[in-house]
Amino acid sequence: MPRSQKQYKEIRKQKKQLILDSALELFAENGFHSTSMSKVAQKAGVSKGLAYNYFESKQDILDEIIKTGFDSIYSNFDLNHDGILTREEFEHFIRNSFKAIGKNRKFWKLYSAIIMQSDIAESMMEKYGDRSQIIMQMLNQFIKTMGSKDPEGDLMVISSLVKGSLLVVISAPEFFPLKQLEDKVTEACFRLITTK
Amino acid sequence: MPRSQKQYKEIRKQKKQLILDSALELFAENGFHSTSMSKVAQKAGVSKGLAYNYFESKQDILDEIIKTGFDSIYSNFDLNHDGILTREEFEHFIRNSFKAIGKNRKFWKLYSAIIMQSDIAESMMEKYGDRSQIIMQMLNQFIKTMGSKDPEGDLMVISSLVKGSLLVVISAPEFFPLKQLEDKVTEACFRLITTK
Amino acid sequence: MPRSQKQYKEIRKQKKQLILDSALELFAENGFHSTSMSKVAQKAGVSKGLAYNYFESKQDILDEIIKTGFDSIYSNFDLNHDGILTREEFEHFIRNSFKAIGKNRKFWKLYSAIIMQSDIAESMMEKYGDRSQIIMQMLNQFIKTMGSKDPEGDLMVISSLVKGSLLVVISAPEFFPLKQLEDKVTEACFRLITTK
Amino acid sequence: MPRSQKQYKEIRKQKKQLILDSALELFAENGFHSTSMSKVAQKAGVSKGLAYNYFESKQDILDEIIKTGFDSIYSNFDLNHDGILTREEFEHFIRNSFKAIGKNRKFWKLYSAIIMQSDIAESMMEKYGDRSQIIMQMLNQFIKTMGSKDPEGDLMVISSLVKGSLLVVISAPEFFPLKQLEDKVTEACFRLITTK
DNA sequence: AATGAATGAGACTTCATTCAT
DNA sequence: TATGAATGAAGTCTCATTCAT
Repeated sequence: MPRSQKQYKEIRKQKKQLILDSALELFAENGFHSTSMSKVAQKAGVSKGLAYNYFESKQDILDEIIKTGFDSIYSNFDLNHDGILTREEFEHFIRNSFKAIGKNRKFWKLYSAIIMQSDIAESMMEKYGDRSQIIMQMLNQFIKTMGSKDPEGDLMVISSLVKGSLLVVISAPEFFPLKQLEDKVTEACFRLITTK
Repeated sequence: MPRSQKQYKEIRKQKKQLILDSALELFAENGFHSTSMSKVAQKAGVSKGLAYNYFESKQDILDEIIKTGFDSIYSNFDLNHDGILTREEFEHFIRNSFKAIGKNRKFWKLYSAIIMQSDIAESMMEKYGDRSQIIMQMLNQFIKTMGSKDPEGDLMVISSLVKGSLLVVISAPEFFPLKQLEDKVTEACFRLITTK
Repeated sequence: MPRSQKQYKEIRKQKKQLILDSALELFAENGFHSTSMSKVAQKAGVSKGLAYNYFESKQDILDEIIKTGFDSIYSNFDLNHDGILTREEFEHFIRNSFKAIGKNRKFWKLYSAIIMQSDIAESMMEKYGDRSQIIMQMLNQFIKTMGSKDPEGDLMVISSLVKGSLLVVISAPEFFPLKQLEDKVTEACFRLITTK
Repeated sequence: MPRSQKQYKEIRKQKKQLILDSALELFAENGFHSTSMSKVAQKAGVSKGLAYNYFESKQDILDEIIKTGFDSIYSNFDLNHDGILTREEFEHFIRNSFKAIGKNRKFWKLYSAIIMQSDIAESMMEKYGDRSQIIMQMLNQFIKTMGSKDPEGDLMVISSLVKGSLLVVISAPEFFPLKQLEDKVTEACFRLITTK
């Protein structure tokens, strides 16, 4: 008597997640290229063969990790999905980005390593470039609303600040405490946008 | 007629630099792991064997590239080496960092990819961590001088902003024009430090 | 109400044939080595496990396919099984060989691919060699009866012609129409045997 | 002091041939798919890595073997390359085909196994199909010249006979002696073409 | 009888590194 | 100093086969 369809599905789901988690940990720790499938499988406690039963390739694992992360970044953006960013939504986005890192630093470490690697970055741009641009436009609109005299310039500064701060939080948490930086950056953003 | 000792040395130096340049280009273009020694040697127009005559290993080439870059970053810092940062030196440091990227974007692309990878970052911290900390202390001192009420916090914000802006300039120069961002960031730094 | 012994047997037989048919199709299409058991099972609409319930191994499936085909070749030979070949039986054999190909070209494609591979051919020789030799002797006898002055030589030519024609019909049916070649080859056989 | 350009070329040429020979032997003996690169390298007495220094892939080795063989087949065809086949050229072609087999039976065994395997055959058709068709046209023309009343039909029979006889010589040389069959087939061809 | 998750050996391939010349 | 043939370990991936359910 074979297992039921449902049982199989549940098994698959759990094992797949197990492999994803192991891969994330190792990729973040040692880098994508320096992590072999053997190690991933070993950490997950499964055979190499099984890993390939769940994923088409090593790259496929990475893609899935990245996709999940990417989706989660922007789920906190433009919360009511009306295409317009309010002051609250903007602040919420910044603060939530910091919180997201607090929750899953491993992932964000991997993520930032990945987007820096040119051999991998290109394919990501193709996939997620559009979404990214829409967000920049919304931010631009928002900054104008806030009364900026140089929206484009301010947008560049703000996004640099946010990216930079997330980066340092990720890579050197001992020197850049999460909560403190969150407050300072949020405040700085508003200070920079607002016309004197 | 054999060449003089000096000539030989000069030739060696040039060949070595040739290999370093080729490696940098390829590493930046395709990533460290995706670049084979064969390609490096080929691009440099030398044999694989000769490349190993100049460098102990592939990793050794990378180390040398990184070391050179690291040194150049801080050569623009605290120009008169008195351990105290003046307003002019601070601004000079920021502006020069942008200019450095303009001059050799290939290197900085590689550099930022490298420091994100934890396996490499650690060994770098060991080597360069001290210097890095001294600089942070100097910046801290400087910010205090400028009248900041929360020097530590402001330092975090400033360094986030600078790192972030350099990063976006490196990875997306088409969206973040170098000169414009340089001006905006310099100005923003002073605005953020200065008490309202 | 449980099914009867007989019904079970019937179901088993059908499932087995289903797997054989799927395997034949895939083996012929993509080659034995390039066809995985997964694909065979999938095409048959059964699980891999079940396929192994019916066959000991992948090789076992191939063996069974080949055996079936081999048996069918010679069922059209020496129809009344008296060990002597008449003119009619001879012609019938040739014509039927062509017709067999028309009926199941997939199989014959696979079959000819298989017998060309020496690793497989050997084990087949062991199994079927005897039968094959008997047939050659009967043909030899027949050719003598027809008045050939060089029975051995003529036998070689005839069997080369028949094998070759079947082969081209199998592998390039668009250039070698079945029916036309059947007529020409039958006629040629008799012309070659008959003394001028 | 490195070896001279010439010396390297010579080494490469010899080693490459060594690998080709080993591969041919094993492919012919055990089939392409059943022969691993490890075995090929081992038989050639080199490392696996070196084999890949000389050939891009296992398939590449096969391609090279096949190409060589294919070229040699038709070098005996239409000797003066005027596009027209004389009686002597025709006979020469048939006789030489037999002789070619005598000289390198291993290759021809592999060759006939290969062209039967559908997964490999297709790519060959693409490469060599054109040449093959030109030859058939020349043969057709030749048969007409010889006074055949059904050139197309006779062409089919002749080419079946030749292919078939080569095949049996290759696969069962103990039953089909080369020289004897060569004579018989040559004679039969002319007998079949010539109108009674 | 039936399922498909799981294994593990082994395939192809790459590449940093060595070394005879 | 300079070459590139040669190695071998390690990596990605496939698949026949087993087995708990």
